[in-house]
Amino acid sequence: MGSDLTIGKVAESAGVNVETIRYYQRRGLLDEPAKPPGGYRHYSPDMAKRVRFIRRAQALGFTLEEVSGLLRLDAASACAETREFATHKLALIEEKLAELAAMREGLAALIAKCDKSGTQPCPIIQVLVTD
Amino acid sequence: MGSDLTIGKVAESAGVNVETIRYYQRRGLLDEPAKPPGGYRHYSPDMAKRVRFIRRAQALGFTLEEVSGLLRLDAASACAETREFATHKLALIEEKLAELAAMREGLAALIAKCDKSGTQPCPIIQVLVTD
DNA sequence: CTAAATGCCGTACCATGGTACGGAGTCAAG
DNA sequence: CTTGACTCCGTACCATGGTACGGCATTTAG
Repeated sequence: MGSDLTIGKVAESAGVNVETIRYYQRRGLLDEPAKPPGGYRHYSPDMAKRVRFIRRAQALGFTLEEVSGLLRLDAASACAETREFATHKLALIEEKLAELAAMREGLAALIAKCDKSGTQPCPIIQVLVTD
Repeated sequence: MGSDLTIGKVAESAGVNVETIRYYQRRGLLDEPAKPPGGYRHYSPDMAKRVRFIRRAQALGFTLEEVSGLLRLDAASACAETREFATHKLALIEEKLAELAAMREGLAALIAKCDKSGTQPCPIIQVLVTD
């Protein structure tokens, strides 16, 4: 098998920086293969897969801390817990979504007001300044 | 007028930590009143107002860096520029909103799959693991 | 008048998610 | 067999938005 990668190959194949791999190792998200006496460490393609796992989980809104959790659940084949975790995370995302939507409404309203006003004084600044 | 506050009063009235006020001063978002020789600095209620301005702007999704920009525009009474700035920021917020919504859909779909599956193997982990 | 509460100031530290650097050592192509 | 690219490792640094600490000065309430 051509299944022996260097850290650089792993990084490339996962689309991340080599330093990021090292960082994940330091964080305990990836383990570091044993170092052959005086040589380069050998990585299996699974390592790259795991890095992609991490990136996908991040894209779903999980922090690295939470990804650690997911990886532990994975190792434990704990589906029910994983589902619970995901559900909880979903709730958090809904919250953030609501907050962001509120921001959008607030800003959009200000801009609309700005469009209508005779321009002075600036309604955006006015609202921010007003208690 | 009862309009002479200490930094602590400003902080309290704006609902922030005293250290936060100092931090804003260091960032140049607030200026530091002159120090009366060997005494406490005097703050006007406008200072508290300005802090609230900052917090409101943050709540609308502006970073402190951007708030600096807003404050400069305010000082310059530059309504058109402010509006442009806000419009730009709105676009960024829409982007984030779309990303978050995508996360939500992704997660929700996984959880739904999880609900239906016979539970093994965990579909959430499966999707994350799969390339 | 005195003691507790604040203010002042500089500096250090926190979390989060990395990136950068420097001096070795090692590997692979020409 | 040399040279350039890559790895290893520790450590330092980046942005962002603050929080905490310690020692001293000042203010204010009792």
